[in-house]
Amino acid sequence: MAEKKYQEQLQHFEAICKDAGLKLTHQRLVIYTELIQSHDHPSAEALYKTLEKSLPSLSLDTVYRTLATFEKLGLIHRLETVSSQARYEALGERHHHFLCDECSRVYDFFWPAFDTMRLPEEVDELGEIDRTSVVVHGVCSQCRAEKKKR
Amino acid sequence: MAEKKYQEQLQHFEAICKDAGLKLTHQRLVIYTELIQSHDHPSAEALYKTLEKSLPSLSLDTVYRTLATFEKLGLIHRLETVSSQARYEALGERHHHFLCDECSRVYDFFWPAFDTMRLPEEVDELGEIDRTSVVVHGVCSQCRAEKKKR
DNA sequence: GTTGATGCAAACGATTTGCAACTGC
DNA sequence: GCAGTTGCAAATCGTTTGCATCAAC
Repeated sequence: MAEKKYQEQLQHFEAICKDAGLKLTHQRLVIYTELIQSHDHPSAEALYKTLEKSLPSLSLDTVYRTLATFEKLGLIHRLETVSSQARYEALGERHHHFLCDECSRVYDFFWPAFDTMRLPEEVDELGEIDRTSVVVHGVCSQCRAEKKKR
Repeated sequence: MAEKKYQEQLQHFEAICKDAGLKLTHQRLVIYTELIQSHDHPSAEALYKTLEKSLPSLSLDTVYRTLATFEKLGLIHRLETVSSQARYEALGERHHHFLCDECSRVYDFFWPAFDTMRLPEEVDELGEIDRTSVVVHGVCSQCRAEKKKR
């Protein structure tokens, strides 16, 4: 059954590539396949190290470029990061973040109904919880307005 | 009233520094003050550029070092990032993340009750929403076990 | 055959580090 | 005065880019 899932995802992948006019290269296939099979949220480097074993000619740059391509296509997600710069905030009232994928701006919002919810029990087993927040990804109104102009 | 809030936060800051045996330097004070007054989640560089104007001798390294110190003290937060490396995952079932602050491992968990909730209306005004997830920060069981050993 | 994709090397930006001078306590 | 902190410069790490070669269509 897991087998079947892969097949579906791979077909979906091929369709997406074709639609986007992207060549179905061996590297892309290998990177995508590894990504749908691994559940440890690998970094570019981690992927490279794994794949290098079976495909020694692979280069790290290709991994980076391919991941960027996949992300643009919406095939994969980059975990909760905002750009490559770390951003900071002083502790204050409990709030959550809206991250604009276009301009990397961060907006705060409040959500008291969420704040009072209990996390599912399975989370307690993962470790000691320090803080919890909601992250919304999207395109902020400002960027949307600019896009429309064009 | 906002004035009063600052005073409190500053006193809290001084107390924390004293407790931790940290010197109350001008740089630290300036950086902390800026951070509690700015609401745009600045990066180290952004802070530096702002503060440099009034304190030209300030160096970017100090900003980095100070932010790291503050973070360790729990005075500030680094936004949802996991280490400085980007991490990826293929699209799959809707899930959320537990990030271990010690080892940077990422664990998935499910939370159907959250998935059906509606975001507060104010978020709609911020922009077009692409996806929403819950991020839990903490120390995973594995790291906790290792810590106890010592 | 054409066009886009790869590998390589070099560039780049963000962050960290070693070290000598300096400053709070 | 001493230990901790800073500024500077150099190093490091993750990621991006220019370019010639190569592979998919």
